[in-house]
Amino acid sequence: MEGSLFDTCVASYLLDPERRDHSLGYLIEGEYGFSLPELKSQTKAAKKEDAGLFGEETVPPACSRAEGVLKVQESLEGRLREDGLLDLYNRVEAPLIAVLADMEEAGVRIDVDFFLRMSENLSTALNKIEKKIYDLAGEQFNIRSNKQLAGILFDKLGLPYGRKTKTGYSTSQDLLENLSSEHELPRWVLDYRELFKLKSTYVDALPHLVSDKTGKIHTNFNQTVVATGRLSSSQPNLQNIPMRTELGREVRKGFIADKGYALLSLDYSQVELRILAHLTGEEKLRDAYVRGEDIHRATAALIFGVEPEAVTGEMRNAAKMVNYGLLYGMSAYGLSRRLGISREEAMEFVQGYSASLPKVKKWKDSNLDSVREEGYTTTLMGRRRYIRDIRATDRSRREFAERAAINSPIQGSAADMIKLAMVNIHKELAGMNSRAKMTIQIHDELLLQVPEEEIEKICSMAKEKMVTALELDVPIEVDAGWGPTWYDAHH
DNA sequence: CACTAGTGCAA
DNA sequence: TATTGCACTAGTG
Repeated sequence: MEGSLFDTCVASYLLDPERRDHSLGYLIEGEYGFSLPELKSQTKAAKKEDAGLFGEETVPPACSRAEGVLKVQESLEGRLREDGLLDLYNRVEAPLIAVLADMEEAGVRIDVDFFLRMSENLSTALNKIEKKIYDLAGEQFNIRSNKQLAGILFDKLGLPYGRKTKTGYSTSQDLLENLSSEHELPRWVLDYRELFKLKSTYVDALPHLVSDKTGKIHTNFNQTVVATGRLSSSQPNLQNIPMRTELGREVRKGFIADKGYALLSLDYSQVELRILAHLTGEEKLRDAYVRGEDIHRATAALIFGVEPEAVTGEMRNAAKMVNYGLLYGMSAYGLSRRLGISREEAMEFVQGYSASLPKVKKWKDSNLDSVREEGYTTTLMGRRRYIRDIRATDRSRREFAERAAINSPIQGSAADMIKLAMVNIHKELAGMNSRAKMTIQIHDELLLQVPEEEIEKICSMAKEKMVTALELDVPIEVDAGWGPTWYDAHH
């Protein structure tokens, strides 16, 4: 049932890029008269009832959808061919539909008791922090309300306020960090927020999403949402499970393998930077990767004009920011903010970078020219993203469009690569008659549940498929790890 | 209940 | 004034 719907959605997504952000909603709206919010609430309700995409009452017959697909097939195929998207559709997007369906159906097991224990621990800790905050504030208030919090911090305690938002003073993390040198309270609020976030979004929410039928969590992998070609995940979003802080990372201990199985994680190493090296044809970047060098160290050596051995931690960090900033089309001003340096210094870094890696700047310029000319960006497999605002007269709109135009071919090519790898791995697993299953994709990582005795075999097979999905001028590397939980699968 | 704003999690 | 998402809570009408 979902297959035919998704078939049409994928086609409409490839063919109608102006509407791709809403292609599912557009389709449903057009064909069945649902508004977007209605669609959202219906899919949510249906998910809760475990009754399919829509509630029973509102399900349009599967055959009418199939008929609809058939009616538009010919004209859509013609347009795919015209735009050179047939290969992408036939080799990647169409076969991926079944792969995603299998992943959603396979689901992932969570340790409900683990989350219940963690929830209690968080409650205890939150209560203590709450008391401390009320004590410091001299009154009780809702710590989660930015309005009330701003009242305490800026009106009552008289702390220096930063930027204002549409509705009042900002209480953002960034700002509270700076304020923590002035007063004890901001630090406690930050701690409170971290714990509350973990508890409400992950620890308490996930156990409620376990299916009665399978005892597992079944996310939705949305194929027609992200403008660059990535997947998104919803209900729940399994692509934003905490990783950075130690406490947050604990959540991953709650994602477990079935008995007799292990979770195998495979992730592309710096795939977007490698794609940048490939797209730009910059030999210095390519050679660094060919030689297996530390790319940030190598970049630092070039920017600062020193030997790689002489690069300090600080220099490497600055180079890392420049490298990643590049992927997002960051300005010298943005870089200066991130590194806490002056704009002049940041400008020097950028100039140093352009001087030693001239082809990166050349690529950016020619890419922007082509977007202005054609109106869209292109990935390695020809996937398009239309960028209307590239000619906007409003400067901030235009600059936003320019950043998207720089980022899209890179992010989108990485999406092409992992999607193709997923299709190939899925095919191979079927051929091997393996019990291993792909369960989650997180943009540059694949999580598989694998029978313990097959781990090494599956690991090397999947790694090979990921590394060879697209042939680039730059070597592609994949890191792998496995264990009884998602936490353990990362080394 | 529908909706927006602010915030924060991931790659 | 760094890209792409999803979701939680508060607050408005």
